[in-house]
Amino acid sequence: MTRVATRNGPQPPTTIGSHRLTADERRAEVVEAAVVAFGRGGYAGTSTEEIARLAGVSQPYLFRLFGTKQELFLAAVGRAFDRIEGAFSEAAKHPVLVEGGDPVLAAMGHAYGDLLEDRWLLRIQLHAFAACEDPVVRAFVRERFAQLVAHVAALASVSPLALRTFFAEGMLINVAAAMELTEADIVWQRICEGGPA
Amino acid sequence: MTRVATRNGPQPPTTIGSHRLTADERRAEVVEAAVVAFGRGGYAGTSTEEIARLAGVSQPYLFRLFGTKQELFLAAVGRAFDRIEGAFSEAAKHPVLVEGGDPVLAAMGHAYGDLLEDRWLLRIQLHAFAACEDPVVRAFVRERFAQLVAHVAALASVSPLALRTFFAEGMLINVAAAMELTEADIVWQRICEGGPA
DNA sequence: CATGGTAGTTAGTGGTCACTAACCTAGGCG
DNA sequence: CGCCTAGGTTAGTGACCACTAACTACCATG
Repeated sequence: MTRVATRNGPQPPTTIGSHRLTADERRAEVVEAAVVAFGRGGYAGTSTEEIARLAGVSQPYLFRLFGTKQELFLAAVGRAFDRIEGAFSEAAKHPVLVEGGDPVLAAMGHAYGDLLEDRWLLRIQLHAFAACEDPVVRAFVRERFAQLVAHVAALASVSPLALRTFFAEGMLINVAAAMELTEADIVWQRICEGGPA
Repeated sequence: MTRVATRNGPQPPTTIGSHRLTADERRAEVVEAAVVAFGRGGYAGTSTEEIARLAGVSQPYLFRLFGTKQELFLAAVGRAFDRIEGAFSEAAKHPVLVEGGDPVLAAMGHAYGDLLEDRWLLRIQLHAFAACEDPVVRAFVRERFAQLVAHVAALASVSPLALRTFFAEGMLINVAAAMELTEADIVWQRICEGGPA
């Protein structure tokens, strides 16, 4: 296909409805879209094209903003961890009394359940763990996970065992959400007892 | 590239070292390879070419044996669940006494830890959960997971809460293994207490 | 020895994907 | 105004990938 004079044809006016943003603002928007897209399909199962469409940006621009797909993935995963930490911080301000348990931890447990509202936030976490075969991803995820644990440990002063149980419950919630099990299913009523919640 | 007479060139003798197997035997071998490959890269992150190479078979033959990549994935995931159930059944025959816990459940907990020896067996589980966005995969995984829960519940007669805690621990072990955290890390000594690794 | 079914192969194909090259354009400022 | 920086675009590329078509090789049986 031989071109005549100009290499690229005439171009329509850029950005019809949305104005120009600073690179940082745009990056933030793209990361938000990436959380959703990666949360759905995981790292390998999501195309940069898909993310770009969701963010309302051209696909090559992603590479200008993030360099590689992997960088974008890490940014999205990091964003998810940020939001979880934020939710925990908020929850720690409003402890809930519960028999035989730490009030702050209980509040954070509730907060984690609320995060399920955003289907993709917790799911990208699962995909982050799954993508840990890659050493770069693994290093990043380990770092952020340790940070999250430290954050919870700092807010709620509980025993290591309680801390571990807390995170174990969290992981169960993650996979249950991925399987789209209801809370009723998780208590195993349906499966092993058939009784009410 | 124009060919002269025959469409395909002369072919070397098939199967130099390994003899012909029945389709079922070959399927079993391929599934074993698929567990490893999918355990590493997940569904989208693993090519059928990779699995075929690992299994020592040509790539198109996979499609003769399994029809689609998805069928092969489900077979691999199913195989992993089978092995876990098998390990639990075996463990239930040798309960271990433990203070404040069910002996059978404790034995199964140990058995699960032993399954970590095979790096990919537990990891493909994580990838199976992650791939649950696909309805077909989700239905399959839900089915097999429910079956596993029922299996454990049948072997160890414990409360629903204990059952739930058991599986929560299992999920934590899964993601910890993915992150390549050591058992010492999991107990959070290093992270929240400053103890040695 | 023919013949037919089953195990297995090579060659190819249409489509997708991460990433690059090259270009355009709005706005701040001297 | 002229120009430069920074935000954004279209067009393209080489590699890969799931899956198909068509063929070959072995073996049991009559």
